[in-house]
Formats: sequence, structure tokens, C-alpha cells
Amino acid sequence: MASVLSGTGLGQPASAEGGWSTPLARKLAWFAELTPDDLKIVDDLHATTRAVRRNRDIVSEGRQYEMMFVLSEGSAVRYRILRDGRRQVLNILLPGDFVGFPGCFFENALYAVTALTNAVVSPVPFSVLLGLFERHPRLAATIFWSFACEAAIYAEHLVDVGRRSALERVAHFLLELLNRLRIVGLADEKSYRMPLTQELIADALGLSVPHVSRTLRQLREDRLVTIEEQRVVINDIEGLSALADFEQGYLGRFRIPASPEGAG
Amino acid sequence: MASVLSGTGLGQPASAEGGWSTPLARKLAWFAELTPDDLKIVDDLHATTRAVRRNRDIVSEGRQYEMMFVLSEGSAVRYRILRDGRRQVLNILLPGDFVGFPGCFFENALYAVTALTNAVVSPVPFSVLLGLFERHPRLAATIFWSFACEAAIYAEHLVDVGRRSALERVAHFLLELLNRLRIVGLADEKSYRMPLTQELIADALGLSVPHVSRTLRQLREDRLVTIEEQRVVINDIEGLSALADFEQGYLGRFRIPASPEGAG
DNA sequence: CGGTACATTGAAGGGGCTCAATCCACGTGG
DNA sequence: CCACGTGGATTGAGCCCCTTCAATGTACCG
Repeated sequence: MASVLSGTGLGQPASAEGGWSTPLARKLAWFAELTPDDLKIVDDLHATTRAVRRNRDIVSEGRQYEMMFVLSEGSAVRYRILRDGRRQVLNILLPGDFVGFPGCFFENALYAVTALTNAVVSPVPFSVLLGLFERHPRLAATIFWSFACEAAIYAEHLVDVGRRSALERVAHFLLELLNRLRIVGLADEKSYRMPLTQELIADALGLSVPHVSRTLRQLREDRLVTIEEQRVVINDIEGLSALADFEQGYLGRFRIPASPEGAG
Repeated sequence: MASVLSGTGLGQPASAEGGWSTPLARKLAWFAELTPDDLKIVDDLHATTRAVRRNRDIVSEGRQYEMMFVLSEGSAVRYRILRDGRRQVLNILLPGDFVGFPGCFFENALYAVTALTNAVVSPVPFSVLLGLFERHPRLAATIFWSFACEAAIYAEHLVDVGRRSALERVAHFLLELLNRLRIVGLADEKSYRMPLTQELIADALGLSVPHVSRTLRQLREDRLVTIEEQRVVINDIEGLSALADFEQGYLGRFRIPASPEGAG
């Protein structure tokens, strides 16, 4: 599990500050309490790794997969392109995220996922996932519950694009990224390195590149954020949250039953 | 499981045409092959039912739940309202859909789900769901996989709202509804009863009510659809699909491993 | 030094919104 | 039987947010 990143990607400074050894473990521990035993199993999911170079597909649309992948280093985007070239970015994938949900669950993968930086992923066969349910139901539940979080992120993006103005959208986007990066230890209190170009932000938020640029400028002029080089600093989290109507509940903790009961 | 619908809702003519006894069984059988044994278990999930009157919440935002619900009769909407009153409809729930994904998986339910018609739901405790994994892994996998379909529907809506014009959005919406209703036996070859008002369509597609009205008129004038009373007839499925860039793969079949293997 | 990728800024146009009026079906009560 | 209220659909006029098109700037890199 040595880092093969070339420096431009999101590394993994996580374990340095007393966290877990892998971003997935860190993320799952944020969602629900897990036993040290469970966390060990999570880390074992990273036993085999695969390096993916920047701009290469981790998952390709239309292909068939018997597995998912956990992203352990770097970042990626899931997207769909319409016939005439318009592109919608569905989600940004950060370390600890599962590549392959929901697309790979279908007979032919629905969406492509492309690495934004040199990245490292670990394959997780579906059969392993199902095996977890028999042996470690609570851990397996937490993993499947985390798919609900993924869906909730989609839902929030839907609110963004459907009912928020460009200014609100960008504000919400910056806050979501801050929170998600913090969960896996890749952002400090209020700043992080922006993993996306403005073109990708535009395609994620349903805006045009020029308007993203103007909107970011306005947020800067309003002293809500500072952006220099690729570093984003949220100067006024309260103010930005109010502007965006940001509720962080969808990145929060799960309700999971203590143990499964008989059924069927 | 007697029908308590008052006539305005979506009934369940399904079993009449040789299908299964419940819409959930019908839907899961569409996604993957299931044994008669599995289907029996699915039907048993409907053992207890609860009637919900039109305009009442099935699930309320912020409350805590130890269960989900399966919608067996009627229709509902999942939505989120911003502080200033703007509303985004996240999804339309039809018979066979799970109420409670993804909102109820969190400590405090993220979204409200309101019945559009008098409806019937069956509670499904989380513990029962987890119990299924130990005893009927393939069935449980199919159910959890169906959550991936739910997420994929969100993703498609994101493409709608982010990158499609109003005309394309409405076209795509009408086609998705046709396909989803057909899966549970509530639409014939190319027509169905529209379960939504134009106000709800507008809030689902990120449009204004007047513009939805204008857009529907245009689709009518272009002879692509016919709408009379509440009956929608898709006159030209090919043409409408081409206009909307509609790919039905996200409502299609799953790839599920034959059986779980050892892990951990 | 030229090429590429990305960010920025300006000008002009349009798609969809807002606001408002009208219409229709339906139910309810006098 | 009609008056009235309500929820929903329709249509029009004006406007604005954001897009499109285009030019410019800038950092990086072969």
C-alpha cells in the first residue's frame, strides 16, 4: 500500500493525526461505531491495490463488472455524457469512496469513473461484500448504509441544480467538499486543496465555465472564501452555510440496528 | 391486504395479468431471477399493512426510524424544502418502491415522503432486512441492489436538471414514468395515468409551473404525446426517446453474484 | 519559445422565470 | 339550482440570470 502519487493528488496524511490506516476505515468510523475487529477487516479490503494513472478510467461505461473498487488515494469523477457532448458530473470521488456504486451493479456499467489524479484503488468483489453479511453483519450494514449516504449526496446535488441559484450552488458545493474531505482527514478546520478544475465544477453544478468563474469571484469579493492557487479557505463558514442553506445531516451518522434478528 | 384506495390512486391490477401478488415481488423479479421461495418471502414482507391518507406523511423529516416501508398501493413523493419555500421533488414513489431510502438510514430522517393518494405501506424493520442477509443472501442482495437502482434514478434526474433543456427534461420524465409504471404493471404498452400535478412535475424537474405547461403543449403539438384528462399516451416512443436521449439501462437488470463466498 | 491547459473578463442573446389574468372542473352550501 | 370557493391548467408580457461566443491572461512544459 505504498503511495505512488506524483504529488498533485490527494495523499493520505490521515494516519498521522491518530486516525485509521485507511480512509475507508476512517469514513465508516465516522458513520457508525465499529469494533477494532471490524476496522481490521476494513483495512484488509485494501490488501490488493491497483494504480490508476491520471485521466484513465477506473470504471468504463457499458462494461461488465463482478466487483467494486475502493478509492484509497487520489480523486476521481463519475459522469455521464450526452450524445451532443454535454457532460454532467454526478459525483466527486474522494479517498474512502466506493467506485462502482451505483453503476457497476447493473448488467452493463451505467457510468464512467475517471481518475482526476494518479490514484490507487482496491478491488472488492461483490461476493466478498455478500460474504461480509454472513460473518460481520454490522460492518456489512455500515458499508451498505454508506451507499445510502452516496444516494443522499446525489439528492442534495439535485436540490442544488434544481432549486438553487448559481451563487448558492457554488457555496453549497464548497461546503460539501470541505466536510467530505475533513471526514477522511484531507482538510483542516476550514481549508483544503480544490481537486477540481472550474470546468469540472461547472459540469457538476450545471453551470457554464465563465459563470463559475464569476460566481467564485463574487464569493471572494464578499469575503466568504479565499482562493489562491488551488487552496480554498472558507473564511466565514456560518455565512456561507446560511447563503447555501447547507445542512450537513446528509453527511452525518447512521442509525443501524444493534444486531440482525430472524426473518423469513 | 384489501385495497382501501378511494379510486384516485394507483391500484394494483398487476396480479390479474399473470404477475406476482405484490408490486415489490414484480419489481425484484424484473431486476434479477428469483426463486419461488424468495418471492414468497417478499410477499410475506407485506404481512402487516398500514393505510396512509392522501397528503399525509409516510415518513417525516427529522424523525427517527428503525425501519423502512414498502409502498404497495398508491403513489408518493420524496422532497426537500428550502428555507424560503422553494421545493425540490427528489423522486416519485410508485408501488413496489421503498419509502425510507436513503433518508431513514440516518440518525434523523433527511427527507419527508408524502402520499399523493390514499396509500398502503408495509413496515420493514432494519433488523428484518439484515436478517435476510444471513438466510436468503441472494434475495437480500437483490433488495440492496435495488437501492442502487434508486440511486441511479437520482443520477439520471441530476443529468435532467443539470444538462437538459426543459423540453428534453419533460420528455425524459414522461419516459421514465412509463417504464417504471410498466415494471409494476401499472401502465400498458405506451400509456398511463399521470400521478402528478404540473406543480409537482415542475418541482421535480427544476422548472416553473407555467413553463411545464408550455412544454407539455409543445410535446402535444409535435404529436409526440397525447394528454387528456390525466391519461398520458406516448405516441412516438422512438421520437421521444431520441429527443430526450433516454437510455433505459438504469431501470434494467442487475449483475448479482451467484452466491457469497468467504471473506474476512 | 510556442503549445497546451486553465482562468478570467466582456458583450450580446436567449431560455425560462415572475407576475398576473383567465379558464375550467369540482365540491359545498345556501 | 345557483353562488361561491378551491385546486389545477393555461396563456401572455416583461425581465433577468445565465449561456454563448470571443478575446485575453497566465502558468507550465516540451
